[in-house]
Formats: sequence, C-alpha cells, structure tokens
Amino acid sequence: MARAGQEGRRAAATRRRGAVLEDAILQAAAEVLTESGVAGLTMEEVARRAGTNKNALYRRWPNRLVLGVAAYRRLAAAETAPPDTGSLRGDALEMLRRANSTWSSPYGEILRGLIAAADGTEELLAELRRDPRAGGDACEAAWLTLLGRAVARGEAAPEALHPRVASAPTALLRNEYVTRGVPAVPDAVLTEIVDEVFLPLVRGRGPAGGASAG
Amino acid sequence: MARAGQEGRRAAATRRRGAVLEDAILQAAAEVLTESGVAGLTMEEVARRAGTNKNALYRRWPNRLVLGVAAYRRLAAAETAPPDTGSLRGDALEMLRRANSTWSSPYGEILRGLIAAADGTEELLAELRRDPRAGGDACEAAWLTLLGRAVARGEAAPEALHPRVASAPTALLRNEYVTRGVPAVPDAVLTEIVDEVFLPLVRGRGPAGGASAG
DNA sequence: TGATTACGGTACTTCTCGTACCTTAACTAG
DNA sequence: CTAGTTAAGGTACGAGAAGTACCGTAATCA
Repeated sequence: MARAGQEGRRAAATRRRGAVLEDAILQAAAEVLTESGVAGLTMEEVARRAGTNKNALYRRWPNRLVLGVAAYRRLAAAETAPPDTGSLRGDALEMLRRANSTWSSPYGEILRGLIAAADGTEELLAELRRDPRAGGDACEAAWLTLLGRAVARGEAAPEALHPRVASAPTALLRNEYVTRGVPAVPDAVLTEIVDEVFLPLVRGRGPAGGASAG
Repeated sequence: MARAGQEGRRAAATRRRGAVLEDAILQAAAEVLTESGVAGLTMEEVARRAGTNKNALYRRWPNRLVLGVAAYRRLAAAETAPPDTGSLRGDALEMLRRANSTWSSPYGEILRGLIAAADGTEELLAELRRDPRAGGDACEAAWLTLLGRAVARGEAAPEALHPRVASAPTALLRNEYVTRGVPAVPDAVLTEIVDEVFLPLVRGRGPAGGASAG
C-alpha cells in the first residue's frame, strides 16, 4: 500500500513539478468540473484529486474561477469544420444543431456556469470565447464561410456577408439559454430561427418568397 | 441617543412586524444591491441595514438569491410605453437605446449579476423576465406593437410580425453583454443591429435598399 | 557539491451561509 | 383586561470554502 495511487492520496514516489504537475492539476480540475459542475469546483477538492495541495494551485492561478476557465479550455480543445450540406438552410441548421448539442451537454452546462461565474470579467469571457464550440470567434468565422458559399451559389445576397449577420443565429440560440434557463432548446426553435430570421435575412423576404413555410 | 435611527442600529422604540418589516428589509436589500452589487448582498448586511436580524430574512426568503430577486423587482417597477417616432428605424433604435441604457446602468449590472447568480434556475429567470426594461416578455410585446404599426404603414412585410423577429434585436444586444462583458455597448453597434439585421429582415433586402439579387 | 526553486503538509484567519434556541414584544381571542 | 399565540430580536454556532503563511524537503541547476 505504499503507493495508493489512483485518485486522491498518492504516495509521493516521485515529486512532480513544473508542467507535469500543472497538467495533473488541470486534469483533476477538468474531472471535477465534469462531475460536480462549476459550483463543485473547490480548490481543496482539485488539490486532493491531483494529489497535491492548494499551494500548488494558488501559485499558478489566482483564484478558482481562473483555474476553472483554464481547465475548461482543456476539455474544449476540439476542432470544428463548417458543415457543407449543399444548401444554406442545411448548413445553418447543422450549425445550430451542433451548437445546441454542445450547449445542452455537460460541457455546455460547465460553459454556462463559467460564463455566469465570470460575471462580466472581460478577460475570462475572451478566454472562453476562444472555444469554437461555444459560439465564439471561431464559430463566427464558420458562419461566414458557409455564408460565402451560399453567396457564391446565389442563395444569399452579397450584403449578407456581414459579421453581425453571421453571429445572429448563434446569438438567438444563446439567448434562449440565457433568458429561459432551459436544459436544452427544442429543435423546432432552431428551425424557427433559421426559417423566420436567418434565411429571410440573408435572401430577402420579397420576391424569393419564404422558406418551406409560407 | 435613545433612538439612534437612520441606518444600522435602531433602538427598538417599537418592534415592527409583518408587511412593515418586510418592506424595510426589501428596502435595505435594494440599497445594498445598488451600493455593493449582487456579490455584496449578504444576509447579515441586509439585516443590519434593516435594523433586524437574519432570522426575519430567512423566515421570508429561503436564501439570499431569492431575496435579491425580490429586492430587484422593487427597484424595477417602471412602466414602458413603446416609442412612436413615426418610422420603424426610429422606433427600433429608440427601443435598443432604452435597453442599452438600462443594461449599462447600475440596475443593469444588478440584473446581469442576478441572472448570472440564478445560474439557470427557471423560476428565478422567469421572475426576472417580468421586468419590462430587462428585455423580458413585456419588451417583446412592445416590439410587436411597433412592428404592427410599421406593417400598417407599409414599412414592413406582414410576415415580419413574428415573435422570433420581434425578439431578435434585443437578443443581439443582450448577446453583446453576455459574451463580451463590456460595461456598455456603443451606439454604433445599435445602429448596426438595426441597419444590418433588423431592417433588412423585416422589409426584405430586395427592392427597398440592399441587393436586387434574390 | 552547493544553492536555488518550488512541492507537500499543515495550520490558520476570514467570510458567509444557514440553523438553532431562547427571550420578549406585539397582536388576538375570550 | 387578561391569557395565549405569533413573530421579532439577540446571540451563538456549525459547516464549507477562500485564500494566506510557514516550514521542511525533494528536484533541479550552476
């Protein structure tokens, strides 16, 4: 029982330091986040899980919130290629479904908890915005990409190639979460955002007529 | 020095109870919210300010968050009549400016703090949504009103009279606050929301202004 | 090999939530 | 007017977590 490894107590066969220790701490923090959410992320628990103590944490991150954001960034390291279904409607719906899936997943809950806990701290929010799946900066780029393809196909007016337009659907989806606090947004809302707002906006309501809905 | 009234210690000349005491507590809570924000809203401080103690608070509200929401509702009891500038653009801009003004004011900061602290609790969010100035349900009704007038004037397509369309500008504005954490949104963003998203959406991009391509 | 860095262990202060218990004032019913 | 009930006020306490302070010691580096 000299090295009762696994979680918690670990007999210090060798004393970790630097990047190795930092990795272990972030790993532990990510686990705690996944299991207990942002509210359950306490410095003591993370330290225990990482087999170290609070000192090592506070030497690296000034407080639990910054640590939480750093740990989240490790969870959310996925890459995203914009969908290419052949139609703007299909692409847009796919983008929203991906976003909805992320936001309603445990990661989404963590993300929302962190955003809430950040309480408007610009630095932390900027850090979180770097997560492509969170509707951040990279997400906007993806929307512009598929908008560009739609313009090339003649499906959208060139004027629609605008950042504000590109971020609109995501903003509307996020709004559902922020203001309603629901665990997940039904698919009908996604199609409504696409058919009632996004498509009319990019292709014009006039001559072309509505989407599938009249 | 028998009754050292004002704030804090108040010699109990007469012991308040019921609605009178409740009012005093809410008043104190509202003051604390205004001065110290949501983070500074502690039960002890509120009790001290109200000249009572925590018991009286916990007998009425289960925790500090519910008390905070109740106190906020007292701060935000204003009525709102939709603007009527004669043009849809003017109305929309005025609506957004009002919202921006609210959100960037101390009240907006409190509101955002409460939304953050509510952390997705549907009940509390619903309660907060009852504040017309917060972009809540009443706000959506106002947008529909001015949209209706625009349709009557021929400024907007009848299809634009849709809740999802009506809530879009507010959602985009809120999005700026949520994702960027800025203290206030510049007016240029408001006009961009109106000119690049809202107006093209409700009046169609075709003949009126933007693209002739469909 | 000796100096420096930074981990690990532990204890501590501070804060705040939420609860418990008891005394006493205000109200209410008879 | 008195007795009984309800609800304030006072105070103390336990729990949980943040963040700080020291100190001995293992790892690394000059």
